[in-house]
Parts: sequence; structure tokens; C-alpha cells
Amino acid sequence: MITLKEIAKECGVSTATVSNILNGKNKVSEETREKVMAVVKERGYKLNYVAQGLRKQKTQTIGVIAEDIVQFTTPEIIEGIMEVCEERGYRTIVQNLRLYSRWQDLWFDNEKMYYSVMDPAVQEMASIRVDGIVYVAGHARNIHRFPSEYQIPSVLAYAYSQEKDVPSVVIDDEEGARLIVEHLIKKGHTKIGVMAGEQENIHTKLRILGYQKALFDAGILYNPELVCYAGWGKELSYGAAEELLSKDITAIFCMSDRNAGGVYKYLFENGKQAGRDISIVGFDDEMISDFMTPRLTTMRIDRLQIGKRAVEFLFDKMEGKEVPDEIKVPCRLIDRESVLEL
Amino acid sequence: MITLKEIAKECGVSTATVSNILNGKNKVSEETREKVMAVVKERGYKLNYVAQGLRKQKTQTIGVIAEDIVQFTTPEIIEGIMEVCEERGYRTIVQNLRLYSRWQDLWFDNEKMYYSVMDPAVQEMASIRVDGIVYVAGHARNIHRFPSEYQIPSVLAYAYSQEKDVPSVVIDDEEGARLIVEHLIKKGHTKIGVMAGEQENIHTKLRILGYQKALFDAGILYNPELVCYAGWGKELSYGAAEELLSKDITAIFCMSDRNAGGVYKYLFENGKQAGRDISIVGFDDEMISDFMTPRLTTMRIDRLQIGKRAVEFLFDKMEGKEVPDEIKVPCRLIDRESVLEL
DNA sequence: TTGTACGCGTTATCAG
DNA sequence: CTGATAACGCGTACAA
Repeated sequence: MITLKEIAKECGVSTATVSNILNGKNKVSEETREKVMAVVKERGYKLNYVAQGLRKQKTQTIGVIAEDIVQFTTPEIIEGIMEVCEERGYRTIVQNLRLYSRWQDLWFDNEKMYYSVMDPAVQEMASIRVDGIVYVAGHARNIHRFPSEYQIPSVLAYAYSQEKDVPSVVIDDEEGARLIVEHLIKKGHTKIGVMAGEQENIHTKLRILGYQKALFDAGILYNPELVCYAGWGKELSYGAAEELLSKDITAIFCMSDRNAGGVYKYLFENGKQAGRDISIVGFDDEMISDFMTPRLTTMRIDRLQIGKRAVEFLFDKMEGKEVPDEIKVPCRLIDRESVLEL
Repeated sequence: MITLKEIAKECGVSTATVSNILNGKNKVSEETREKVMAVVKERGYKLNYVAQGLRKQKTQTIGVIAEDIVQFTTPEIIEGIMEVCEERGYRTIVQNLRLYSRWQDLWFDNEKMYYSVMDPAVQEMASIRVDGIVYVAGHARNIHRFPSEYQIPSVLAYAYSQEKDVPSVVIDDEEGARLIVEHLIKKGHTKIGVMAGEQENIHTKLRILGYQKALFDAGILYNPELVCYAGWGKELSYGAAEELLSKDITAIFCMSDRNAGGVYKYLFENGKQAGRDISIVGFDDEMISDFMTPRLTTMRIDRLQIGKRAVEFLFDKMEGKEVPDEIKVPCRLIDRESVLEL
């Protein structure tokens, strides 16, 4: 591949001049500029970012560390990050921890395993000399320790930070839950069960809070017996559906669309239907919610926005601006046909 | 960030010695090795890939150009690529063309628009000096021109190549379609409608071929009137469902799970059900197919495998091995509950 | 076994 | 306006 030096030689000028021309420094005569540009085009010269990075001590690159690129929230978050980076003339480099494919859910309890993958990833980013890092969570929700030895400005997307100097962009779980439960209440429901996620998970806890708040605002007693913890997947909530439905309820607030899918499955097998025999709402607005029959009313997580806000946040930090510890991205109600008006 | 030179100075040895130690060249005494390693660890030295890349003229990096990272097939393909790269000690850098978010479907007819995004992406990869490129398609199916001016070894994943020196990894559309239609025939169906994708699309054409083949093998006449072209989404096939269902058929072969979703919607609204009143099969095995009621029988596209095969293919090419023009990854039948046995 | 010196491709500095 | 030259951090002949 042809280099700047060769271009210079071919034009009979110095490398400095070629560099100046390429970088639009206006201390160059029109004559030489044209001549050089002609050769550049003709020979298909392409700047070498590697050399440039070395010289400038700046790579114009943002590193993205994703816990799992196949997690449904991740691609859109990354898309948001990339969109903003492109606008700003930054490149992006993505690392994929592949947490799930490595260990399924086993790693969750094991910090040592987790950091055995996480630390090298950050080191890689350091070696690449990225100018900043966005960590995109997919499974873990609390990041206890983010290696800061390298002083690379970093932000967390879709995870709650436990470190002062690593701020985070999260969704407003509590308000999202409050809104969707309020929606049920407005439709006349007062006996509302909950198909919740993992009990110790922070999203679960915050959404329970939102649920309680909505009940409180409507003067409805909170009955812990109506809350059923069933992980985030379809299978467990399918198994738990019978018991929950046997209680005296008219609606179920599912903490994920997949949970709702489990309930739908149970209903289907028993000749019942959401939006007719009982009301169901979900959370996430995954694509599946639009393909369920009837289509599921749910809360949209604005994943693109999470990504965008996260990098903007990061750029602010890189420029030395004062930044808050946390930004909350609101959720939006997607009203479909799974809720019955009483 | 601390450099090799500084480590050397601090240890009272030369940079060459430190470099040799770090790279495991065995011309170093155990004594100095230990001393140097101690300092390296203590000071948190991290190799500078930028400098190394410049010096070695090799970046150990594979570039991934994705048409759309939010396309449902893309993340898993990339995951497969990354898995193999990691095994081989290669880094990965991803570019996202964001075709859909830029222009929705408008670009499809406009090669100029397309290449206005595609060319710079390849140039970027060239500037980064990646050692090879995997192009991951999401929308386009025929890549007519892949910029080869930079002589970077390249392969296409999930797209059909039109260029000799750019081979591709695709799925076996024809055989996949044949298999699933054969499945219907085995269940006793002979009057099988088709909810097809875009008429001019290569996947559509190949799958029609597979459909015809299955009919032929079973001695069933091919009736073009039973084929309905409805794009790849849910809406058009919802609109087309009524007409198709009014024909004398007992089963529908949908060319995508989303198409099947449109048919399901129509059925639901008319009090009918797949797997009871009519048989439906899909294609893709998107997650939605597992959440439809009843769950959809469909063909699984092995996306992970596409990614893996594509990079392995690329590595072969980089090593100068002889490679075929095309590799076909087989599809697999996922048998669920949307097909009725006659 | 260890050190010296050069070059990879670019940009910044300064002198002409 | 243009050119010579010195970095940037690392790897590697070659010399010691």
C-alpha cells in the first residue's frame, strides 16, 4: 500500500507538504495542492491510521465492551453508540465478552470467572489506546469494579455503576413499572398479580417499587402473595402461571415480555386468552410482543437512546466536563390488545 | 501510559531485552527476566498495539462490515466470527453501515447511495490496516462490486457474491425450502400455498425452487396461483392472507417467520388457528416463532455457523490456500405445533 | 546474554 | 509557502 513518503517523492515535494495538504492546512499554494491531490487520487493513497495514531497519541476510537452481542438489548444500544460516534468522526471498536455462550448463567455468582474475561477485555482496549470506553451490559446489572488502572474515561450503558468515576446510563425501571401498572388501574383493575424476574436482581426490585407506588397512589393494598418470582425466561413463568392465576386477580404485570410469553402459553393450553379472560402486560417491547396473539401491551425500553446518551455522556467526560453519576432514560407505554377494560 | 523504553530504563537494561522477554524469545537470563517482569507487573505496563502494528506491518485484526447490526441475523453471525477470531488470537473491529436506519428500504434500488456508504467503510478498514474483511449482509443479497483496490482478503457472509475473488458463505435456501415442504407433504398435505418474500429476491427464488422440487418428488402439480408475494414483513402478508386462504389449500409455506406472523394475525382475527384449522410453517427460526401460539414449525438458519465458517474461510484465504467460491450452510427443521397431520 | 541503532508512516516544529 | 528533522513506541538485525 502506497505511503505518504512515496507520494511526496513522486511529486517532488516533502512529506510535510503532502501532510499539510491532506490535513487542509492552508499554507500551501494552489498549484502544488492540485498536483499532489492528483497523484494521491491516482495512486489510491490511503492514510495509515496506525501510524497516525502513534504520532498523534490519539486514535479517534471509542471502545465498546459488550457483555453479549446476542442479547436482545445490545445491538440497538451499539447502533446508537455508533451513530453518535460517526457524527463526531470517531471510530468504534467492539469487543464481545460472550458471557452467555461461555457459561450460560453460571458466571453470575462467580466474580472470579467474570473478571477473568472482563479484565483482559479492558486491557485490550488499553492496548489499542482507545480514547474512551462504553461498557454495554446485557446480564450483569451491577458492575462492582471497573478496571480504572488505565485512566481511560468510561461509562456504563444499561447497568448500575458501583464506582464513583464510572457513571452510567440506565432505564427508569421504577417509573416504567409505575406507569404500566397505572395503566392497568386506569382500565379498572385492582387485583393485579406480578410475574417478576429474578428476586435479587436490581431491575426486579425497582419494578416492584414502581408497582407498589402505583398501587399506593390508587389506594390499593399491596399484597406480597400476588408477587411470583420466575426469572426472566419463558419456561419458569409458564410453570408458575397456574398458581398465580389461581389467585384472585384480573391482571398480571409481567416483568419481561418473555415472562408474558410463558403466561400466554399456559393460557393457550387451557383455552384461555389474554385480553379476553385476563389482562396481561409485559416489559421490554421485544419483537416477540408484537407477534403474540393478541399483541402484548408492554413498556418500550429505548435502547437506541441508551446507546446515544451513553456516548454523549462519555464525550462530555472526555472533554473534562462535569457529569452526573447517572442518567435515566424513560420508558414508553406501548398500548396493544392484551388488556381488558373492566 | 508507561512505555517499554521506560521499563527498560527503570530496570537498567535495554529496550531490546525487555522486548525479547515480553515476546518470549529465550535468549534471556532467568535473573533479568524476573526482574523485568516484576517491574512490568508493578507498573502495569501494557503493550501498545498501535506502535506494534506499525512496526510489524500486521495488525492481527479482522474487520467486520455489517450492513445492519440490528438485523436479526447479524449479531449471531458476528458472534460466530468473534469466537473464531478469539481462538486464533485475532482482534475484531466492527463497522455498522446502518443501511436500514439511514434509508429504510429506499437504498435497495439505488446503487449510488449504497456505495456512498459501502466504499468509505472499506476504505476505513484499509486505513486501519486490517488483515482481512468479513462482510455481513442483512438486506442486500447480491453484492455486485466489492472494492478490491486495496487487496485485502475478503469474504461475504450471508450474501451471494458476484465477484470471483470474493467468495461467500450462504445458507442452503433451496434445500431448506424443499425439506420443510417435504415435511408438510409427509403430514399428508398436497394443496400447499406459499407466502413468499420479495419477488426479485434471490432467497425467494431459491426457496420457490425448493418448493417446486418437493412437489415434483411427490408427484404434485405446481400451481403458480398458489404463490403470493408479500415481502418479508408481517403487514403485507397479513393483507394477503385472506386471498391466499380463500384458495383451496390446507397448508401455507411462509418464507419468513414474520410472514407467518401476518397470517397468524389474520387467523386470530377470524377465530381460526394454525395447527387446528390450517397448517403453517415459517422460515428463519427467529425468536418470535417460539412465542407464537401455537409455536411455529420453521427452518433454523444456523447463524453462528455462518459466521464461523466465514472467518475460517477468510483465514484460509489469508494463508493463500485454495478456496471454493461458495460454501452452503444447511438449515435445520424445527418441528413445533403449527402443522396438522391430515 | 545484552545493547545499539534503525525503520515502520505520520505529524509537529522550526528554520529557510 | 516549503522543507528538513525529530519524535511517537516497538521489533529486529547486527554488534559487542
